Amino acid sequence: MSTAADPIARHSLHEVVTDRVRDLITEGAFPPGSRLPERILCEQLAISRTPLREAMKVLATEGLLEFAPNKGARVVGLTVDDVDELFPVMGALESLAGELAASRITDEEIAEIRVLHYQMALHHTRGEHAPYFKSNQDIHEKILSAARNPTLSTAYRNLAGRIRGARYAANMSRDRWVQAMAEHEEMLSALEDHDGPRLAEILKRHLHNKCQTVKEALAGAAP
Amino acid sequence: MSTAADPIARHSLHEVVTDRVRDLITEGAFPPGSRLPERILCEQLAISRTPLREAMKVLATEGLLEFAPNKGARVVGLTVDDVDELFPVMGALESLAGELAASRITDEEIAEIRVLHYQMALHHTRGEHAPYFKSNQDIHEKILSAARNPTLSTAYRNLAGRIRGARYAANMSRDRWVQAMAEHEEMLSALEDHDGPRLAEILKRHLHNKCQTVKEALAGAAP
DNA sequence: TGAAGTAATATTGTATACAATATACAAATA
DNA sequence: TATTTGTATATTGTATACAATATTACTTCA
Repeated sequence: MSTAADPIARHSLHEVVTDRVRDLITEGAFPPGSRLPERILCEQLAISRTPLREAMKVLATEGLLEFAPNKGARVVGLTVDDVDELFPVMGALESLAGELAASRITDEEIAEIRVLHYQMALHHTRGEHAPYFKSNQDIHEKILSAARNPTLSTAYRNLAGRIRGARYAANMSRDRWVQAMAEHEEMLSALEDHDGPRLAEILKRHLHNKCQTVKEALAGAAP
Repeated sequence: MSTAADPIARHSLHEVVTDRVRDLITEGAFPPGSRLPERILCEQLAISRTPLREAMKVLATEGLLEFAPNKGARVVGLTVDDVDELFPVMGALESLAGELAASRITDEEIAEIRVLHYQMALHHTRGEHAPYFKSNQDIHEKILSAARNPTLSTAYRNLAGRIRGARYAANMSRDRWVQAMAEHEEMLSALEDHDGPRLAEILKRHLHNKCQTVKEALAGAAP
């Protein structure tokens, strides 16, 4: 069988395919609105249609694809309305994550976040967008995992996945960027104080502001 | 093909199958921990394995099933820990729903909820469990739809689906039932006042209490 | 030239077929 | 009798085949 080809090997082919196709979409290989021809993907991934279709159904459930009867799957595009729907929900979830994380996080985890925070601050001062967003994402992931609630993590990631590139491609204004950094300073402080309610409030505000940024980016990109 | 057999006909066979299998599980035809043999289901639903498997993958994504390599799907059972994970997330979502609904709900919708509320109160005084839970569920659904956020609704329903029977099979204590009714009185009042924060707070509290009930029921059922 | 209709092709949705793994049963041994 | 091991059956995971719908290209006619 899968003779320890990969160390964990808990993934069936279908799951690998799901992740692979998801990546193709998030990386922009298939832009919003475009069709996903099964033949092409089968050849590209060197698999048959059956596991590919199972993967696509899963991605449709996650909201990344949409099936039209007899017309196959299309990548769903984000509208401003979609963003207005998504962010409040993400805000509620990340806010809960913050509340839980504040009481459950270890000193070690706080230290890790502190490292990421200073990395991010450095990228900020240097104006390096991509690395900044990477550190940013890592911090949010760490908070999520410190909440010790996999259900919450899954629900959040599903929604965050729909934002895709938009969230990070968004070219923040200088002011917005400074503001975001200030919010992150507050986060770190609230975490160090294990102040759940305060962290929850900050995160909700943080996401609300990020929502504005993404919407502006969307409006600018496709007016 | 589907020549207007059903008036809307927006569902592909696969989606119908998904709903059908989901119902089978929630109705208890396949209890938690039991396997879902493809042959049986194929015969029962009179379809081939391909659409069935697509449906099962979707249900696995929703968290109702779990696939083991080469061993097929099993219905996942709820543990007390799962409930402790699920309810805070549902609380955050329903609380957000309440906040949004309070500001967006129409007088007509409030009137509908009021009708359901009095129906529910009647069932309560008569001690009719099943109809009570039905009215209860309808009220929560109406609040959710008044929030005008399909993303939120979907996310919530996914989680609520995992609670399944447990939530309604739970035999509340007399005291708890009285308390739940009181909470619903508060909800209606907050809705009529369009008081979002208050409704949000009530719903969070309501779900927190319901969590306790479900956990006690789970502990009692399988100790 | 352009529009409309029709045939050819391609793509999708479902069913079946095949290979690999797991389960069940029976026989053999201690 | 209990345990183990070999084989037969059943079930799963993937690939292919077939039928139905959509898309494209071409022909025909105004």
